[in-house]
Amino acid sequence: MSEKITIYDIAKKLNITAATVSRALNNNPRISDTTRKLVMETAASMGYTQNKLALALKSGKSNLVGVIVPYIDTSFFASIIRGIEEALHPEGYNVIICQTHETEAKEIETVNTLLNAQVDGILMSLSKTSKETTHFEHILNKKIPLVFFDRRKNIKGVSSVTIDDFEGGYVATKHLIEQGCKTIAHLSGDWSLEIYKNRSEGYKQALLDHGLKYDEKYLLHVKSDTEAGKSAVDTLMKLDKKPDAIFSSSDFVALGAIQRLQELGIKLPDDFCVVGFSNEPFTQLMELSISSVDQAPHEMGRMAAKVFLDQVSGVGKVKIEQKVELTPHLISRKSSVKPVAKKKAK
Amino acid sequence: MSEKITIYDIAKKLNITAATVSRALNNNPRISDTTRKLVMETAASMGYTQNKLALALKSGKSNLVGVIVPYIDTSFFASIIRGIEEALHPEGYNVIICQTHETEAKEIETVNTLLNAQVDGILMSLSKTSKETTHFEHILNKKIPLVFFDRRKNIKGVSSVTIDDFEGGYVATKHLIEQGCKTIAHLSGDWSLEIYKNRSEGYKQALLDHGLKYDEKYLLHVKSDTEAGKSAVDTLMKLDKKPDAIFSSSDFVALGAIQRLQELGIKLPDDFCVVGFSNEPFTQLMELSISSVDQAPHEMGRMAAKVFLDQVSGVGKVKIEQKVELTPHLISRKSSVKPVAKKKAK
DNA sequence: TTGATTTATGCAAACGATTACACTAAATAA
DNA sequence: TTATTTAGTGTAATCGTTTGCATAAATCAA
Repeated sequence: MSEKITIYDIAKKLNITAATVSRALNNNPRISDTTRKLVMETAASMGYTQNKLALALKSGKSNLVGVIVPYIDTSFFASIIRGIEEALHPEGYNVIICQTHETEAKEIETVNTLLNAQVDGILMSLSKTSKETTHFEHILNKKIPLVFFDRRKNIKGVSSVTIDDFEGGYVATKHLIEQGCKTIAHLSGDWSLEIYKNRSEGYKQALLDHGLKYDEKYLLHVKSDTEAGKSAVDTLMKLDKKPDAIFSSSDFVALGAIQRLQELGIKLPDDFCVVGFSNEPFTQLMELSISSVDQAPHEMGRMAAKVFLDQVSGVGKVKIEQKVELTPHLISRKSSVKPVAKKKAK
Repeated sequence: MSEKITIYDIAKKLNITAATVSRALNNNPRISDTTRKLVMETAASMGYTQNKLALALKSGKSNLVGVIVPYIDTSFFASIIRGIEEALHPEGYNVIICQTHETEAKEIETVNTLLNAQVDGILMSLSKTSKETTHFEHILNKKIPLVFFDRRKNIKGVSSVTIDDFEGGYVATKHLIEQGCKTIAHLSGDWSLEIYKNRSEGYKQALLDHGLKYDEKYLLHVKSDTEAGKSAVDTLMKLDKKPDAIFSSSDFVALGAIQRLQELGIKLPDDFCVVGFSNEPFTQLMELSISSVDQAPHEMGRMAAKVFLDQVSGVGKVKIEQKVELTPHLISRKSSVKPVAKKKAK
């Protein structure tokens, strides 16, 4: 019945031109009230919908924004995407989602696909293996705003929204110190990603600021899963002086560590404290709820969207290079709050 | 430097027409090898990228697919979206994500936005409050494939991919019976969503098939969060004959129930068994891991994408109305496997 | 040499909307 | 009455590609 009604169909029915229809629909003042009303009504009755593609082609603005993440179904990135979508939708943008599967090849391919699709901007989080930068130059050459979130690369003219990972590592470690822990181990990730390196530096600084020694024996680089957490505990427990706390850059690693510690009969939080990172949904659901550093992903997504919007609405097209850094918050839970220290907590 | 190179720019540089350039790039046989090579090379060197928008306008095919979910950041829907993206991306489609926030108003608005964007198809899961159907007719009027996943409405000509919720409820309940449970309560959701109703019917049938009584006293309709699970347990424990098992249509409710049961000093799984639904990530991470019915969301997403692809590539445009029903699988874990019955499990 | 066929390319319309410019008729000013 | 403004609408170009048709040059057959 309706199937693809255009302004020409409306024009033909009313014996006027498409131009008039267009102007009537767009509230152009040079149209008589009677014609406007007539057009509006027949448009509605015929089931007309504007073809945004034609508009996009004409105006050079597609109202599409590309979002690139490693995987969409990890809680952290899913929350970010939700934040982005919720900030962009009211402004009339649609969000195209792409996954890199943590590979550079897919990242490059995906960027090109989005450029072909004429997106008005690209918001992305780097994949772990990303080394190349020419695909970013492609984006910049086309004068399309590029915004990094969480995992960024330092490129001139590119904005980014991250959390202060140094601060996150610092407060987590400081919290453990305040609980009375003396030998705090740290489970980090691959330092080729800035985020892990920064968290580690926050850890180190917190130790030094509070008169504790920084010893690389207690720093392990591990993968981000529970198995890695378990074997990390095994490694740590072979040391001459065993640690009495762990700050992990990943909640999954923290969970694995806790499970192994409990298997070994170690009492948490009395004899050992653990703090994770990311505030994954499961951390608060465990019987022994896990302390973690919240990254406010929803807020990060909204912020990334806002930075993009600032960029495109920039009066006089001043390309502002914004580097936004959100403040992470420690959520202390059972895994790290000792009974005796409870009054000091929070 | 490069900024929006079109085939005209290439044509001008080579003193040929845009038509020739277009044909050369598309491997049209009526172009000499020398010209083709020349065009290819200059296109590459000038950094040309095809404008899919222009192509979409001309061809009437945008290669965009809209995906509508209540929230993108729930594990279930995020996994489905991942599946959809992974199946559609290789076929040259981009995926636009929209959220309804479980409201009908946003659902309608979103459908219209996607129709404006000229998507080639819409894959969606209904929002809980959805009653209207005119927006679905809009979609069908434009001859655009519509595929429901998980939460569907029975509309003629519309395909759907769901799991067999009846079967899911049946196997979960049957499993509890096999564990020796005699009085099995059931925590369901709002029956205006087919999925909850079907799970409940599977529950009922399993009871009857195994000679147990179906008693509505043991059926509670609750919201999908841990609090609801806790108060449901409180309600159940006031009954004359207390239940010795719960089949919950939601993992969160199951978790809340377990927490309250443990607070009451009831031993799981020895004295009480619980099975949830959805196989949320946290269920396997708990100390007392929770049995749950897996819905294979990733597979569901891939399947929904496949049904869409079948629809558009349908030879002779036979509009096949596919109703795909995936089989759910019970994952039995600690919360429902009694020591004595362990040999029977699996 | 001439006509028929093939090969490579150009021309122009089309997709649907917007918009600068032109035009007509009516209203107003002189 | 005549000139000038104004309101309302039409004409046509534009965005970047694709593609049916026309055309020119080159090849081939006789």
